[in-house]
Amino acid sequence: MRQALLAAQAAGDLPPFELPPTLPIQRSARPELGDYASPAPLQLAKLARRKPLEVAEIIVRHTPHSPLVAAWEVAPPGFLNIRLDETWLLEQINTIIAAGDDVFALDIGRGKRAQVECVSANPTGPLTVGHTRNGVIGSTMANLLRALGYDVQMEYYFNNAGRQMRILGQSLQARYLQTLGQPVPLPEEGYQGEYLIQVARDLVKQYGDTLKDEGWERFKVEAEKAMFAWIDRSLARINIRFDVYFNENSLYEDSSVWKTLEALEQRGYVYRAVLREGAGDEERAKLPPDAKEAVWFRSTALGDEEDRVLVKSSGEPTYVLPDIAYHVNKLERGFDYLINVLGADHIVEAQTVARGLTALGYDASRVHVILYQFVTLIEGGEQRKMSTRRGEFVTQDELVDDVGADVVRYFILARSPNSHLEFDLDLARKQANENPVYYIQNAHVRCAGIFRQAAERGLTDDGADLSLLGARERDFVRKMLEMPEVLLQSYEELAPHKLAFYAHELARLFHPMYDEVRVLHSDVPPELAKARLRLYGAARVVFRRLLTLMGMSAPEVM
RNA sequence: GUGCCUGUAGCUCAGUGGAUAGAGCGCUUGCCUACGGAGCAAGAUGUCGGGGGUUCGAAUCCCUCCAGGCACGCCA
Repeated sequence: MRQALLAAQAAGDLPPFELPPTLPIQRSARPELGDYASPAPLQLAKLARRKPLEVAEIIVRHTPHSPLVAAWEVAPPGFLNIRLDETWLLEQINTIIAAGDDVFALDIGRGKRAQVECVSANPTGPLTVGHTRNGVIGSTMANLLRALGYDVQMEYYFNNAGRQMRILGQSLQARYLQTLGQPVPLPEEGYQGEYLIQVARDLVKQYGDTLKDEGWERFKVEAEKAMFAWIDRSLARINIRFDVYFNENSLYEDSSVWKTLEALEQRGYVYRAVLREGAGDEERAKLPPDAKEAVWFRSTALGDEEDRVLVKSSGEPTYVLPDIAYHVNKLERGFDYLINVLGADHIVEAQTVARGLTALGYDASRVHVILYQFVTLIEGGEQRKMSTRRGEFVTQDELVDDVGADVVRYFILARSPNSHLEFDLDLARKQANENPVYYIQNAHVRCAGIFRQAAERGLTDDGADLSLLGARERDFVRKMLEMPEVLLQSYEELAPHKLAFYAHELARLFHPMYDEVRVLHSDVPPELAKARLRLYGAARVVFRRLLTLMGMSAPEVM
């Protein structure tokens, strides 16, 4: 279209004017008018000082011929409608089947290295539904990046050095002694969940009472081991696997935390003060008289509202400093494209890290943050607030036990990360049999069923004449061909939910077709059956690809 | 108070500058000689939170107000 406009200007049919950087073209909202549509003439009318319809006609006149396009048509008030060439369209069925499991792979990444960091829950307990949302979003993006030609690594970042881990160790110690019959109370703010009792019992089984004089540190190690084993198993159940577990502590061991601080200081982003620069009287008044100096990050120089503390007056770093050091580490490892999946409450953290990277001269735009809103659990019509420490939560395992891994993944994926996820447990349990998940998976099952039956009857799609396929089948092919566009959009907008919606839309075209377009029916002539069989072969490939990208199973039978 | 997210059908949510705003669930009415019916066909349901503006064109962009969630620590 750009060529056509330039040609028209060269020929004097349109006055010279600068073309906008992109010309809009999208899937037609009205399929009967064409496959793709562009409102470009409406936009260009003013620049060209011609009526939109005239612009449209001029564009059509100067458009070069393409084998993909059968016709360019002009529609009032100034739309350009584009119709795909039918022969090309039908040929895509063969292209899809030939591509198989790699169908619609694009090489956007060109082998560049990408990393997805997600879940990253500290090993203080079982995963909750909030972590599940994090992991499902992250792992789906990882799958998507692989399909787009990136070399992808999944990373889990954790901290096993903090106060919470100490309390966990002490809690396990108490549970262990309790299991041995000693009336030891849980520490204050200890972890009350049942799961520690089970870990304690396992310890007694393994070690007897030989650990009774050990300190809490020993129990921390045991607790961490047990928690990670649990976390791994839970994640594997919903198709999430990590390549790297990165311990925050290693950033202290190789002193990169302090190197990061030095680098920031060298670049003039650090100062020492009791109070941040620009603090108001209120903050000043709250300050204790014996307050000591802290180390501050001058993030306001990079647009922040206020400076942030890097090192407390106690000499201990805040979470901000190691977090910046961690991201420096990631970038230094040579990743070109990073995704970081975070709950919405971490927004300030994400911004501060980005500013830290900018301050250090790194390209912060390589770090893509997906912030997701909270998961609310509804049970018995009431919200359930979650607290890991009190042991009041619905774990991922409970949820998966209830409704199945595929349902959990789909429920989460079928919502924009920006949207609060209201997970009605009762409904999810009740609806387990009447769920969009099964609707989509059943499309794949039905394809598989046709091929099973065809094999029994000795029917193959050898020599299929695709031109025999009717309008309904062709519409389905058009829909399948939207998939690359969906993949690209999901990637560019960090919007994995688009996959879920597309999968459902495709299934919604599939089932009516399946009902009407039979393969193995007595009044379907053999030639037609072959063509249809091949079409269903392509459908099977596409559904399998979609389900796999979403981390769901593609069953052969229900 | 300030910042971010959200407000679309009875409920849960898509759609973020284009033509007549869409799905699922629920509701109504049909369809079983079934390549696994977890299906198909038909139907009802909307002040796109309110108001103003920009534009040839606004659910979508801007302003403002209202409502809900989250964040505003020398906690992680």
